[in-house]
Amino acid sequence: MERKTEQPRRRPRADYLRNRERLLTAAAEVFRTHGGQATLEGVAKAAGVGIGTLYRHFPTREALFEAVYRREINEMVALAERLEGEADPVAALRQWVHANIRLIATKQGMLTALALAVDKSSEIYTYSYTSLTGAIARLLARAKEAGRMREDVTPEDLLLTLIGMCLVRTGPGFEDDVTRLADLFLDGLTKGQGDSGGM
Amino acid sequence: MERKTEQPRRRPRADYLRNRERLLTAAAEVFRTHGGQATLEGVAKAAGVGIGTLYRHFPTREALFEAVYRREINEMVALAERLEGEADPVAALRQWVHANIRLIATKQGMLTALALAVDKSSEIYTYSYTSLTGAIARLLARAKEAGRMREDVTPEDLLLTLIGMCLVRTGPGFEDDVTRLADLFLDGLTKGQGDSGGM
Amino acid sequence: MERKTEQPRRRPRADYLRNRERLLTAAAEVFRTHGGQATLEGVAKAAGVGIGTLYRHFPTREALFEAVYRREINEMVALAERLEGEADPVAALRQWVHANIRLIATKQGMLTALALAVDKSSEIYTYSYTSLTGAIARLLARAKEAGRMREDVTPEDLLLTLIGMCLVRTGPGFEDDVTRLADLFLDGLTKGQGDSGGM
Amino acid sequence: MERKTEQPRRRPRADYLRNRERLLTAAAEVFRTHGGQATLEGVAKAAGVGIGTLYRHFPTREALFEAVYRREINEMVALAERLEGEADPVAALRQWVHANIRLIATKQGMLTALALAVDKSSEIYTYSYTSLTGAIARLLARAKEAGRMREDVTPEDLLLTLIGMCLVRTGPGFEDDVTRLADLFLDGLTKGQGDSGGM
DNA sequence: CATGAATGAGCCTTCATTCAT
DNA sequence: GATGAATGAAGGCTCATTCAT
Repeated sequence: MERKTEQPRRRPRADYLRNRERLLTAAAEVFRTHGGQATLEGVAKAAGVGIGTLYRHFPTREALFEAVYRREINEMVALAERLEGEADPVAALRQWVHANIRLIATKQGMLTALALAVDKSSEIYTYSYTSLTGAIARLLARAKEAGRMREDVTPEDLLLTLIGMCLVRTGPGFEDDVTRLADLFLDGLTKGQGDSGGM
Repeated sequence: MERKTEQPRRRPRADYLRNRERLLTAAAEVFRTHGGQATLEGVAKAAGVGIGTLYRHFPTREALFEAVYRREINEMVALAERLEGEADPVAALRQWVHANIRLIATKQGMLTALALAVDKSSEIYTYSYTSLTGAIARLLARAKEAGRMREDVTPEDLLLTLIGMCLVRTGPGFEDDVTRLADLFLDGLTKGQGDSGGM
Repeated sequence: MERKTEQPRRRPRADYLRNRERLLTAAAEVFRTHGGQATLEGVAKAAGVGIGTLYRHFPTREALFEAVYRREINEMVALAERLEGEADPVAALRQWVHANIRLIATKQGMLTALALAVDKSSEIYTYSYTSLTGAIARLLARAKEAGRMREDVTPEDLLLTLIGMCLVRTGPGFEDDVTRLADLFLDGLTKGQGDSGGM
Repeated sequence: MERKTEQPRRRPRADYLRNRERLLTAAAEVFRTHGGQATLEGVAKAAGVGIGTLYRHFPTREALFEAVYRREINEMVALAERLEGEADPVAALRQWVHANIRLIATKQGMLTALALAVDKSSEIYTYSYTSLTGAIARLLARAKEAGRMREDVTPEDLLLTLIGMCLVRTGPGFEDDVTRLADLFLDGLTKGQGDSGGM
């Protein structure tokens, strides 16, 4: 008498969806301000729902974390994809970095909290790492083909450095500070044309 | 209610000092392995003393944290001072970075835990930031004077990038990974002589 | 606000009845395996209906409990009625005891769970106690009339002893163990003819 | 640096012992009145200590349960041992049964709660079962040797029947009711002399 | 009527901190 | 001064019950 698994299950109730949305938004905000050890009670309250509702949607703290995280990551990946068409490969790379910093800046702290709280061996970590690395890899390959980038730089190098730079910066001025830092780093890796680098 | 006057307070009992020492060592180890949310009971047990004793030495969790942190920072500063005599200023800088990575590697996780747990506006944060920045500033100044370093690089840039790079890396291979990353960064900032950089 | 008059309320929808049936069956099974603290959500799921439906049928946890209990009791009473025609009164008694043990054995745990969960002063307790006592009383009376049974034995004695023996036994071998125990008890109360008793 | 395990550890603090005592007493009382699902919070309050203290003494619900249970069992075993000297073996047996009922009566409900709450496969169950069975076995053996007891009766039969009879009875009149029931049972098993049995 | 999401009271458990020994 | 027991606030989680769809 079980419903066939493949059967497109009835669309979820409107309030279910609305609450899920609220919870994710609230969680992002709360994690951003209180860090990864924020209380779930607090998240529920911020979302304006009961604690039981939170648990129904995300049966473990990890589950909520993961859902929030996944959202953020997807934005960053989408960003990279949008830039693959860019003519100048180095410029594309730099743009992606800048755009990313801007993105991260808008949700100051959120990413930091997540990056630190997430278990390095969890599925979500692997997912995000792979997604982002893949996104950068394509931009990077084009820059190397054009002979404009040190050959020994890997996508991981870029990703980790960028994230690292974001992690140590906080507060107002974040975007400018990190952008300058990142440019400093990129300058050292690239050469030619429109690069802002130089001494 | 002030204690008499300026009278140098009686030298503490030997076991008092020994306990303090044990506590700091144990705390560093426990925080390293269990992260910043390790329990104080656990620290006390690791140190082989009662929880009451821990509290006598460090009346609050924060106080213990700060004491441990301060120790680590001091090591890093001492490292920089030792390198001020080095002939080649760029080499000195690179050496400091390498040595620091090595130092951090030996206490893997410790720094991360601390960086996370410490309140950005706390006294200890200011202290450590100032100490380290000062230490680097002197090394950096010499490199600039020798014309071997981009003029627009600040000590903060160096410090924060280094720390950021350490934060995103964990586990085995830490030291090599971060060293490569840091070298990549330094290459981009410097020019001339013994630099490992190039394309 | 009373519903019209004495008008026989419309016969319930077929699915309503089917759901009620399913719920009772599922509940008996779930209580049997999980004990009296099983969750209602679990019962609903086992019955293949929503929790809301369960509540429509049994507006409180107690109500469900009672309905399940009542069913079990009725089976035991029916058993006794079927044996009233039996020629040998002592044999009839013994048969009822054996049959009861068999019945209880088939739903191992169920009775225990119920016995535990039911409030001794509740209506259902009175009901079941009265029903069963009455059932035994008739069998017992005939045995006494035939001079085959100690005069000072009451129906309650029999009932409670039987239940007690069932409560302390669990797991495989239940039926044989309890049957032997019960026979031991009956032997002591009866005399004459086909009695299995003796020394 | 670990303290040698065999070393007679310093006598526990007075308040530690006092609290442990209070907790056990309170727990027995609370379990008796509220059954095995009573809240630990309630037990702590009844004992007049904080919930944390309860947890320090009994880190799990099971642990508390076990400690309470073990106490009760030990009393029953001690009872049996005291009766081994009795001249008439059947009388000794009957006395033990009576005494036990009296004992159980004084803590009405306690045993029931325990018997039902305890996991049949737990260590404490085995312990109590073995202890009690052993105690009865010795009394029973003497009665059989004297030819005053059915040979096919085991200590388990006696124990389980007794417990079963206690489980189904509650409230005032408990002691008299159960005693009558138990005598009825014993009468059937024994013969000769001072036995109260007969028809 | 059926459904299943929402709610929140209430229990469990941990741990920083205090305090008696 | 050292010790470790006591405390209780606070967060985690479950589940009976209500209510929107």
